[in-house]
Amino acid sequence: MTYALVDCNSFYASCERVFRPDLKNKPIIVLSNNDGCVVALSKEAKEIGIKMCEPWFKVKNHLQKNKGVAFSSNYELYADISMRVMQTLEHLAPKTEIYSIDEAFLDLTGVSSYMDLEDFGYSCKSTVMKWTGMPVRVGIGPTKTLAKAASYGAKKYPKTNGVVDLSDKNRQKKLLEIMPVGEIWGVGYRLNEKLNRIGIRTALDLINADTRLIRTRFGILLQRTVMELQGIPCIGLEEKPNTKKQIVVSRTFGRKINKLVDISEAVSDYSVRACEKLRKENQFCKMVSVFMRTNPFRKQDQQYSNILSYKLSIPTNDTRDILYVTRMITERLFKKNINFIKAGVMLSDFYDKGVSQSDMFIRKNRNEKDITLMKTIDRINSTGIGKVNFASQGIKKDWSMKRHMHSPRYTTNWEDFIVVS
DNA sequence: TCTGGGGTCCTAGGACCC
DNA sequence: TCTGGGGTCCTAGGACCC
Repeated sequence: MTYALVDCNSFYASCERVFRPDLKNKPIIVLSNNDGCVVALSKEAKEIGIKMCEPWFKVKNHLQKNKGVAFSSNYELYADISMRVMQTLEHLAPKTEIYSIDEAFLDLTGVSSYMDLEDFGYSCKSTVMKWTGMPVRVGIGPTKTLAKAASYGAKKYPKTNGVVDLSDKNRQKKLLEIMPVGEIWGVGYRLNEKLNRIGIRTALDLINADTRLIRTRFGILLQRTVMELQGIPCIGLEEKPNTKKQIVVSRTFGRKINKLVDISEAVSDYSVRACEKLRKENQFCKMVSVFMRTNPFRKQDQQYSNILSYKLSIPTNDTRDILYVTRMITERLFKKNINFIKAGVMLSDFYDKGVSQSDMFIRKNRNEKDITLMKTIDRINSTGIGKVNFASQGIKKDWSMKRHMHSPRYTTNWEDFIVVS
């Protein structure tokens, strides 16, 4: 097998740069919802010492002093550019797996018989740049985990020019020898600490460790990772995205709130979004959960965090059914004199098709007309001609998040298109 | 004063059954 | 009253990913 991992460089920051050539070579950061903390940084921003996940208020001055620019996250723009990048990759390789918003695996098995793999990497890189304006790097290897490792090498060592091919055993060894074990795909913060404690510091140390010890002490997942690093493929390409098993919509509020009306509005708003996602998946759900919590950073506040679920007796994806349940749960979860900062709605236990049968909390049976109604609402809301809302979502929404530095939706909104004159 | 959001999988333990 | 093995299902918690 041969896999390639194509990874966009500082994806969100690069998206902001696609339509702003004036920002070339400037430090750019992108902030999380509510302009809370840094979720993406350009190379230049890293160079002036800004770190991932740092709160905005701590880096603001430093960034401005260095003539950097900050953006609120603009998910519409990122999703659209991601789609363009993925479509380009689908042109270049017969089989691709969209792994995340900024990464894709390509199946390159057989390619090496007529083309040098490194050359493939470079041509892939330049085509994506030409067609979409997005800088990418390419890692190639006999397993997905090794392709990931190759991509790490391409990022870490500029002289590779953004392309690393790890088909060769000796090259694998050379990289894994100097690659910290925590950088391996599948080894996170906790595992890294545990492995370090027993003397495993590099990827090569991990490969050479006792297999039985890995299996018994760390489980089957790490064992699989070890085999992948040894060049034995254990994880295949998944071309079709598998159907979701749960849908979560949650947000931190723009300010702390303590009134039931406000939190109920927010939860209703999230419920509506969750149902849209559910219908897009063509699924029906039985399990509905709501959670809410206080701000753990406010030590002076009384803390509270709770989740409550309700199981419907029949699957539904009708927004009105879900709203009925989430509103009921919200009332039960809510507590007076508590400052809430975040709430969320979770849908799970999915079924392909709903059946028409009554539930204790749903007074009306759903039929074809109801399905058409939901479809119509979804269509109206997706065309941009206007929005149909449910009353419980509220109108003012002054609890909603802050996004003060939002860039235009260059590619998805008529009013934000760039005009060339 | 300010600290993200959305997912998946595995494992251990409890309840329950024969 | 105490004792045994084997199995399933569910849930909570922990780990990982981006």
